[in-house]
Amino acid sequence: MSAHDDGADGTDLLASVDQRLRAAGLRNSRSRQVVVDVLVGAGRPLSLPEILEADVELAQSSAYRNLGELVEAGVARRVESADDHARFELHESLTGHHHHLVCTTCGRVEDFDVPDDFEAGIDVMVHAAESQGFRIDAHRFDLLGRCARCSSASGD
Amino acid sequence: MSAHDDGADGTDLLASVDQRLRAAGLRNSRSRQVVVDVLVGAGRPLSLPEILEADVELAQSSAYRNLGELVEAGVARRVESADDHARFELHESLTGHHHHLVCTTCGRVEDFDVPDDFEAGIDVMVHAAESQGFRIDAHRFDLLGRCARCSSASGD
DNA sequence: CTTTCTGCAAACGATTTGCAGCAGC
DNA sequence: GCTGCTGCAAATCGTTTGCAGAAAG
Repeated sequence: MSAHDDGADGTDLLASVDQRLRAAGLRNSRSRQVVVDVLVGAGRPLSLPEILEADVELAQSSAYRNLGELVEAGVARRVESADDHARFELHESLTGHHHHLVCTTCGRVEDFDVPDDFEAGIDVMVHAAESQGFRIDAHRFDLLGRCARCSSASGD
Repeated sequence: MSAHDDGADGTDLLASVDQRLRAAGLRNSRSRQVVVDVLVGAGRPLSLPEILEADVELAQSSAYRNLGELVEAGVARRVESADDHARFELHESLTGHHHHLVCTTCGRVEDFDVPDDFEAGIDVMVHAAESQGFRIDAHRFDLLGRCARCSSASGD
């Protein structure tokens, strides 16, 4: 049931990441390290531009390429926001299952935890869904609105 | 509670659509009519290619342009799927609040209803979210998996 | 008639990819 | 030294937009 059975301080998290990269046959290159570090330190899904800001040396194509490989290796996950930029975060198996708050104005995404009984309710619905012919293996639940900055910026 | 207080046979639905188009200052052009008709008859969110299939006369740019206007006029809504094609469906105020089953293989999206108490649970979480600085005004909940066709096509 | 639409083709912008040289191990 | 990785620039591809003529009211 636990999402990550290592310690919770991040040290083991990095070890897990390293292990998965190794398992996927990926080297410890500088670019890859930067991308991973940024994702680990972010605490929320980041867009490509945000990731690039973290390191001037990082080329856009390398960032995209690395993100693809990280997703492939089960280290990262792509998150849909509300603007035309995808966001990326560490895989749930590393950070724990959670959901997102999505700003429909600027696209910012923040993590959000929901009560266990809510998750339980989802499990129940999966059965109903499968009677519709779908084979369900994941879900996404997002609350959409205005983030703090965007709420104060314009009206209201 | 009710999503549409007209009859449920679709006649009033079309009337509502017409009214909103009128209110938005949009004319009854052939292209627009086609797009609306297709969405009404679909019963699930459609991609641009799917909409185009419905009428050979319909130009891609006109379809996109009309969809944008329909969304603007509160007649349609854009739905995020799992592939790189956006989907479009009638606005919830016309069809009723619902959620989606999303095929991660082909991108197909189908409507899915959830129990009222599940929706109630969502309302509760909105408060928690607002304490995180977000001002919430909508949510999206999707079950992700393989649609009937894609499940049978490849393994299991 | 006047204003909104339409189709076409060009423009956009996020993401992907080919390639030649550099860097892990 | 291999092999994978990087930056660059060109290519993709869904979606948007400019424009001149056609259609709605």
